[in-house]
Amino acid sequence: MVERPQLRERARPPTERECADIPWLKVLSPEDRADAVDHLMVSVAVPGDRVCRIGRPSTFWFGVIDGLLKMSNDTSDGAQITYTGIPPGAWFGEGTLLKRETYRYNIEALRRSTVAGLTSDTFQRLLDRSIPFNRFVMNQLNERLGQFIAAREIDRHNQPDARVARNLAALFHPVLYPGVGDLLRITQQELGYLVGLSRQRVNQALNALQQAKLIRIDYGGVRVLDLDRLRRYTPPG
DNA sequence: CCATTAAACACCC
DNA sequence: GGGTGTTTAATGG
Repeated sequence: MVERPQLRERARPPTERECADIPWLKVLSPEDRADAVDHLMVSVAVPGDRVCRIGRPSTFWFGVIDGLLKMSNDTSDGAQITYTGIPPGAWFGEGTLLKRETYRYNIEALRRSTVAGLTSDTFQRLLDRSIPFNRFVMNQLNERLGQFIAAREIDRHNQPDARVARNLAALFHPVLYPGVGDLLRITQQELGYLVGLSRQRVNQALNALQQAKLIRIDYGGVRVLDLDRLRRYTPPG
């Protein structure tokens, strides 16, 4: 799955438990589901590992079983543009697979992560056979479009607290990231990386959001209390 | 000025 | 050991 063999663990079939957390498996017929599981592989990526790289042919549809990835792009001057974090439950890369193109962004592990991959052939086969699968993919694309439109709005307001709030809310998206639930495992360091702020400033923002009773700061993570208001947060004043 | 951040430190899980 | 809270000095709009 991960194209570069820097893995701690070789790719292996998914466990029952892991399959239970893959949302689109539930919509498939028993036959299609069996076919899919047969062509699912799971591996572990350590921090810095690239799950996919720009320019590589698309060979898998990827899903995050556990951990945290980030989607980024390299600019001409060597800097990185981070687009979004990818938390547990996310499935991505379907756009590239649909167009049968090469990947247009890098996906890198921020922490030790368990990543699943469905072979491109099987992905295409499911598209041909299964209407529920098509519906799932279509819904996924639609929800993600909403995410990116929201991301543009985030960049407009450069109020740090609001940016942290909106970015957090995006990561708690229940459809795109069903594995997150109401407790997102993310360090303040990682969040700073994704939002583009320092660790202290993220901590300051989190405390403001906690004071507003929108989240609760947990050790090594954030618990959402009111997702709707978190999404709409504006700083007092 | 004021906000932000890097660096350094002391806790604590 | 790593994540977190905090202080201090440097930086930049």
